[in-house]
Amino acid sequence: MKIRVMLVDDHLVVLRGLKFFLNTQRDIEVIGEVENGEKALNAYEKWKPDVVLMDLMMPVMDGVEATKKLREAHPGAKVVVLTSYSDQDHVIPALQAGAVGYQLKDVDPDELVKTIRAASKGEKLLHPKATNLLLEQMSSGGEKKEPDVHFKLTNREKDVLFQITLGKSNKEIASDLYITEKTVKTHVSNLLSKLQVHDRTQAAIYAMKENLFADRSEESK
Amino acid sequence: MKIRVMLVDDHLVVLRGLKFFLNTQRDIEVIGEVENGEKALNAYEKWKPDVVLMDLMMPVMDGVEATKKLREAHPGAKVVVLTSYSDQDHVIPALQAGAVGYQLKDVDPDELVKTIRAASKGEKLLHPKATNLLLEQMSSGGEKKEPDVHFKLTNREKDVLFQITLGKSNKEIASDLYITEKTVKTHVSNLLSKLQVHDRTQAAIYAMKENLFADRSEESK
DNA sequence: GATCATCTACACCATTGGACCGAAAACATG
DNA sequence: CATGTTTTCGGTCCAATGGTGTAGATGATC
Repeated sequence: MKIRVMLVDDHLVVLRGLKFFLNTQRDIEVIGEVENGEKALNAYEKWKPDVVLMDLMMPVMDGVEATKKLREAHPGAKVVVLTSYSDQDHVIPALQAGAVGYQLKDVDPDELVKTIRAASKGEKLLHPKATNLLLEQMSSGGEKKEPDVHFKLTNREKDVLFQITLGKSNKEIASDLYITEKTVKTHVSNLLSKLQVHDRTQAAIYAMKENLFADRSEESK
Repeated sequence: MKIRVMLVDDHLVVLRGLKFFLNTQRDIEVIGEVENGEKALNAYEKWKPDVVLMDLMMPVMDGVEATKKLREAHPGAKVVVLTSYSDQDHVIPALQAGAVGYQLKDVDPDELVKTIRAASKGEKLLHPKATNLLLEQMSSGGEKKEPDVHFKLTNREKDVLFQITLGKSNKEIASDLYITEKTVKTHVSNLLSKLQVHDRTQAAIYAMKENLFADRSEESK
């Protein structure tokens, strides 16, 4: 009985390539491919794969979100994350979301196959870099950098902060978001105190350095 | 006679997958794979492929650099860029470096195959997004972004701008530079009009995006 | 010496930004 | 339904910001 694998990646080229490669393995069978997290949820219902190979950066619904929802609906689902990022902002959330494997795209393909096999048996296999991160996290007592800070921002506050990083004035933001300037000022005041900075310029600098909004950079124009 | 293709990508998984996929095409043959730009140069000498499929983001030597050097040594080399980025900071440099094709990883695999076939005949095929960027570039008169602008800033104005990128207020800047706040305001006014922006936040954003002060970033503390 | 750019400084004034206060409405969650 | 959060809007008050104009001191350049 082969291991039935479902692929989730917005890079169709990668998707196609992975499919051909994995199908050359005698104990693995790719039974489905989708290009974003949202489709993955429905597809899982339909195909009930043994293992889901999931990219992280995707439009519509990213891999962390998809993994979380998938595991909520199907606690037994085995998700292996396959991505290019090995920083703590990706590794930790993914594993907390319930991923049972984490591999980087620059890993030896055979290693990826091993991870899939391990996952199908319920074992966990991580890329060395991911493991390192976990250990660092443990040793530092799990206090992260500055705990969350920006994750405490509400959605609207994030919207406003994003506008600030575009150099907009409160008035412009108000007109862009279809709210009054008063409201914008409220949001600005609140987000400034949450970020612990003193003015919008510092907020913009912070947002850019932490590159929040890496995702929104497209929709800006 | 098959089209002989060489792959350059630091993601071994993608590399392996692409190889299997492309080899299923009856007129394409993958004759070599390397994982960074530097190795690509030597590999090209050895294999003399018809087409090089090149990733952009790689360690050691990135795709733009590799393409440039490859085309210098072998003007007839046909490089197709395959990447995830479609912004002008990647597209333009890659094409200027001499790439004859530009595709995104989320493109339909068949489209990628077409691009390779076109490249082998000396034809150029770009992803729609890349084409759009080119056209925008043309219509804006080809004057690139805004030439220099910031180089017209006096030394003192640069000092002040740098302080702004640190999030300082006029008062703080004044005390740091041992001048009065009035003077700082003068400098700020002048540099804002030279940069053609309306407030200090936009100035800070501009400076960070253009990363002026890459040199000073150390002395900041 | 005359000229020009730069750096410094000030005055006046309108606009913007932000803190602090309250509060209604929508919404999720228990 | 009670509770808490989020989003919205209002007002007051004051500091910060920025435009415009003027002007003295310095130093480089012709």
